[in-house]
Amino acid sequence: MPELPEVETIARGVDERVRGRRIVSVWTGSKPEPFKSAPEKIVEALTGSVIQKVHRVGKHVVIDLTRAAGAEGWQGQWLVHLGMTGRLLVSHPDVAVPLHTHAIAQLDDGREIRFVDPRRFGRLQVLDLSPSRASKKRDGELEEPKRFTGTGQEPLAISPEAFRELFRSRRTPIKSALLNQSLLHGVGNIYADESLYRAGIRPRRHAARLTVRELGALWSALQSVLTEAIALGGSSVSDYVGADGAKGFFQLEHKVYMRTGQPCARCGTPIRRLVLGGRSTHYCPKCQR
DNA sequence: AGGTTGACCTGGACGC
DNA sequence: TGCGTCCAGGTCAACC
Repeated sequence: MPELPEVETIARGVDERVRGRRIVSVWTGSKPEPFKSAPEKIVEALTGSVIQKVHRVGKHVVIDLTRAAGAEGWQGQWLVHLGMTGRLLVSHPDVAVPLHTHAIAQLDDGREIRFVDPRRFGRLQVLDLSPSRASKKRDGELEEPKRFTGTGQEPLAISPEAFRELFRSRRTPIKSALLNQSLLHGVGNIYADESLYRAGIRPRRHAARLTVRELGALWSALQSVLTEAIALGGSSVSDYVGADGAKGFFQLEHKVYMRTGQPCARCGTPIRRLVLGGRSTHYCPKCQR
C-alpha cells in the first residue's frame, strides 16, 4: 500500500498515539524476519527508549528515540519500511495479534506498536546516534553519526529547478525515473502514474527529452497530487492505511491508476495499460503526449 | 556508471 | 469446492 501519502498518514497517526511513551519490552518473531538490523540489535535499541517523535522520510516511517543511560544518554532512530503490504498498528493488548506479525513493542501504558507484513517486503532497522558513536574522520575531526535523511530528495521540499536538474541527464522513461528512490524518494506506482496524467506526459517519454516546461508541469502535478492525497489520508487500494485501521480516500480521485479501459475523465478516451520497467503503467493516449 | 530484468513473498481474484 | 494462473502499492542483486 504505502507510498509517500500513505506513509505520511501512518506516521502522523502513530505519532499522535505514541509520542512521549516509553517502550518497556520488545518481541520479535523467531523465524528469519524481514529485518535489516539484527533482531537482538532492534530489541536492545528499543527497550527502555522514549519515543520523541514519529515522522516520515521518503517511504520510511522514522521513530526518534532517546534513553537516559549514563551521563550523556543515548539516542537513536527506529526505521520502518512497509514494503508493499506492511502495517504499523497501535493496538490494545487484548486485540488479537494479526497473522504475519513480525515485531511488537510494548508501551508503558500497556498498548503495543505492531509491525505486520504478510508479504515480508518491509524492513525494520535501528540507527545508533549516540555522540559516543562518533567516528574520527581523516582530518581528525569527530564525525557525528548521521540521522536518517533517506535515499534521495524529498518530493514536497525540492525546488522546481532542482527537480529539473535531477532528471535532465536520465536516459530512461520518465515513469522509471520517478520511481527511482535515489533521485526522488517517496513516489511509487500510483503517484507516478497520476502525476504524469495530471502533467499530460506519456510515461514512456525519456526523462532527458522532456522540455523545461514539461518538467515544470510535472513538478507542479506532483506537488498537487501528493498534497491532495495526504489531505485525504492516502489511497486505500486493497487493504487499509492508517494506524487506527482507517482507510484513505484518494483512490476515489485516481484518474488513470487501475482504470484500464475506462474512459478518461477529461476526454473520454479509454485508459491504456502498459508494462514499464516491470511495473504496470496507466495513461490516457490522448491527454498524455 | 546507468539502465533493465527477475527474484523475493503471500494472498486475493478470476477462469475452468 | 478446488486448483492453477496471474496480479499486486517495493526494493535489491545481478546482469548488460
